[in-house]
Amino acid sequence: MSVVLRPSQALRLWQLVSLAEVTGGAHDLSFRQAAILLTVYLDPPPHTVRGLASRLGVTKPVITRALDTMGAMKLVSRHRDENDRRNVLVRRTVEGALYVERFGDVIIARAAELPA
Amino acid sequence: MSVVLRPSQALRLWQLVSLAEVTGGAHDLSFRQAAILLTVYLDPPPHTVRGLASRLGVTKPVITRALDTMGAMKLVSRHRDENDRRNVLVRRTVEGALYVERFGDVIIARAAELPA
DNA sequence: CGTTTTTGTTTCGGAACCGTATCATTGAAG
DNA sequence: CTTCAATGATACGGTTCCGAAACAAAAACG
Repeated sequence: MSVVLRPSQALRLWQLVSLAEVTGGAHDLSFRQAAILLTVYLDPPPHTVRGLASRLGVTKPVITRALDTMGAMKLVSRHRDENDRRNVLVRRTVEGALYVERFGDVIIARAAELPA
Repeated sequence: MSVVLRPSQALRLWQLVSLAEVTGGAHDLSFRQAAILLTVYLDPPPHTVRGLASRLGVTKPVITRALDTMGAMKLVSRHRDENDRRNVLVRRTVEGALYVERFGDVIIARAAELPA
């Protein structure tokens, strides 16, 4: 039990971070896209389409399309698995790492400003 | 400075909450929609299209469309302002209040589980 | 009155995304 | 070699959303 939040703090934190992302002109990610992006960046590789679909409880086309979009945003990249060429491995990018890092900073900053 | 988070905790929290929303079959809101919804529920009324557009730094049609969608989801409702009939007042709904309350519980639960 | 300003909605072409179903490629099994 | 299974992408019809522009309704102003 390391991080303790009250209801008003939890919701206010989410509001302030969301507002910061919107007004900051960042990518307008959905919950699904955010879940995919952060899973790729926080969980140990390898990440496959099937694995991500299973982790999120959605169908494979959902992942394929999200990777299309976030690939165009340069947030992730796709590569064939040379050991089993049926697999596609989802990997991090420099731009994606910068985006995630900056996003973490936004969360921390807004959390620090929350009223007690 | 009431809530202190380290970078890995901040990002992990966002991942776990996003995953919980996706796997839980909840609405797949975008940052914009979340910012609108939480602003309506956390900031004092009245909320107008113009005010929300200004708060988020987006154009009015963006708000109109988001209200269309979230209205269909029963998360918010629209009413004419009888004092100034040019205004549309965005109000909370029972379903929306339940959704927001449950969402806050998800954040708190995931925050409590974060490794120190 | 008529004109101007304010507010919110609608329209336009184009892009993203949905769920379901199907397809292409690859690997495994007989 | 020939099925069969697994993986990911694609096709389909439909919805949502985009920014920019035009629009309708209501209020304010003269």
